[in-house]
Amino acid sequence: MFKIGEFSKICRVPVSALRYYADIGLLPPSHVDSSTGYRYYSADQLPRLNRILALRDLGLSLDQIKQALDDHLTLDEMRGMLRMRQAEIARQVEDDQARLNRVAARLIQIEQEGKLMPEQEVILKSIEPQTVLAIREVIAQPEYVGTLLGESYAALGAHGITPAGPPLTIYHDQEFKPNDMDIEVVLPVGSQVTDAVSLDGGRQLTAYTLAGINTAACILHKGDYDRLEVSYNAIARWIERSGYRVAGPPREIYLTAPGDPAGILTEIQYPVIKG
Amino acid sequence: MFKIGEFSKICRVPVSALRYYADIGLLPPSHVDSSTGYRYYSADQLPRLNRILALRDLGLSLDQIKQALDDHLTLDEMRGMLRMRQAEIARQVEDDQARLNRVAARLIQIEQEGKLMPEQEVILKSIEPQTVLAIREVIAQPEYVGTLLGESYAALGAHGITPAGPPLTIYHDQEFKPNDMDIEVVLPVGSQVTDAVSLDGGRQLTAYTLAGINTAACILHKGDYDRLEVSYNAIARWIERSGYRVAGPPREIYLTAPGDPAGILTEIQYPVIKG
DNA sequence: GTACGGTCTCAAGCGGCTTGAGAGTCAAGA
DNA sequence: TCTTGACTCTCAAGCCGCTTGAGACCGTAC
Repeated sequence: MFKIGEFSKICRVPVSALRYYADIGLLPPSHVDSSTGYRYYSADQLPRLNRILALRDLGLSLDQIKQALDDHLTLDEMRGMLRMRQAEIARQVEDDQARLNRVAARLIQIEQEGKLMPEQEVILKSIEPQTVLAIREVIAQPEYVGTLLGESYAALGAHGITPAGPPLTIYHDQEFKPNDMDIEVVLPVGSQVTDAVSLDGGRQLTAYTLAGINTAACILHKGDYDRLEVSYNAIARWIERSGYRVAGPPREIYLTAPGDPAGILTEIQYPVIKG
Repeated sequence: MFKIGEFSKICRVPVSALRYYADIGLLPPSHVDSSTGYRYYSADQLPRLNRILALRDLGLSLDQIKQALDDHLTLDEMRGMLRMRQAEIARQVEDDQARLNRVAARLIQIEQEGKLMPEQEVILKSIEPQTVLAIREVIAQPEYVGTLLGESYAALGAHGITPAGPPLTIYHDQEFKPNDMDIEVVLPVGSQVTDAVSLDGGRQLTAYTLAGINTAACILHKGDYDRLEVSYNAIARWIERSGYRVAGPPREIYLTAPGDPAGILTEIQYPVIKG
């Protein structure tokens, strides 16, 4: 039996962490002196601790680790868990590499400070009502919008319906939140379409008439989505200066087909009223 | 002027985050109604906010961002900051990739569960006192040990001193801590060496006689350092079973030259006494 | 006995928000 | 003018995986 300090040295884990693991029941000492409260650890606990450290190193939460160890999960479950983590880490590596690129881009941008992109013009339009197939969902990750759009298009094709215009999304949230965004994916179709179209998992595209917008402040965004803020800024500046104010959820219209080499065109539409 | 909810939608930042940024003075609203406490934001604040988001995305802390923006740092400083982050992120990508490999290794290990490495034997030895050149430091990162060892060897070479044995480290901490480890890097030399040897930065290798160890429990570790726990476990089990107890800081002796293809050999020595 | 160092418990702190309770404010419709 | 209902406010606590610190007790060597 080792006192906590010795055990700390042996297993290369800080005393504070060992106490914490004891507190949360992840690694209770093999013996606790009931009069002094001293924790005593046995070498037999090292295998468990090493498994804890290994799993922690892989990025699992202590809760997950506790469950994994206490439920004696099967090799298969363990494999599944690790493979999931593998995928997550791989994704993070990608993210980080993208971040690296953004840092590099930012560096270049700093070099040529001042040379801003020419700002697009904001124009006022009236948007007509239109017959659409649409699905509204609360999604966990913003990127899922793309998937949803793809699914919807596929379903349209499978039913032999041709879109009557470029797809759009409506952002229904009262405020922005990165998780659980309340969005609607909308595909304009001919007015003869009246039946819902099913997607996977019991979801479906409903057919209805999307209301028009009396006055919409619109801007055309040229280029990648990750520069979309620039156009949102421009439109916000315009709204503020013009004496209008926002009167409903904004829409994004995706004007170019995916993969179009000529560059991406997106229109942002904000319902506004004088006020 | 926009109310916080509108502004949130425009800039795609949660209301709660905007309030937080206001609280910490990172992005005070352009106007706060003194009777109601309502925050009002102007489109003119978007550039600042975007800069905040960009820097946050790069992984800077809000504190750093605040300083960066309020001190109007020069392009050069900005460049320096970004390049540092670039290096950090690159390092993290490497870490994550190493982690991926470890997950993979763990998966393989699970496949052949049960086939443990043969455990090395623990033996008792008496270690003689020896003349050494050594430096004791509190280091921030464990990896720095390697650097320190390299530096020390180079200094030895520059003074024409030949080592009298393999180098070792002594872990002086009473308990393990990942940062600020108190370690001593030790190079055995001939007894004629009595003068200190200077390193960079005013540090020096001091010459002295390293005390021997009456009884040391020793184990030979074959293989990578990241499997060192296995041997530490073995030695702990041995100590516990044998009725000895730890009587001083452990040493690691690096028996193979760096880059030796035959595999790494490391000896762990724990001073012990009956008790 | 008396240092001195190890251990204990309990509470707070870190970062970057999020969540919730409870109360006040605003704008549109009746 | 009043009532909704949506929006906003403040303040406190929670998240994770520990770390740090205060103040008190414990154990061993001289």
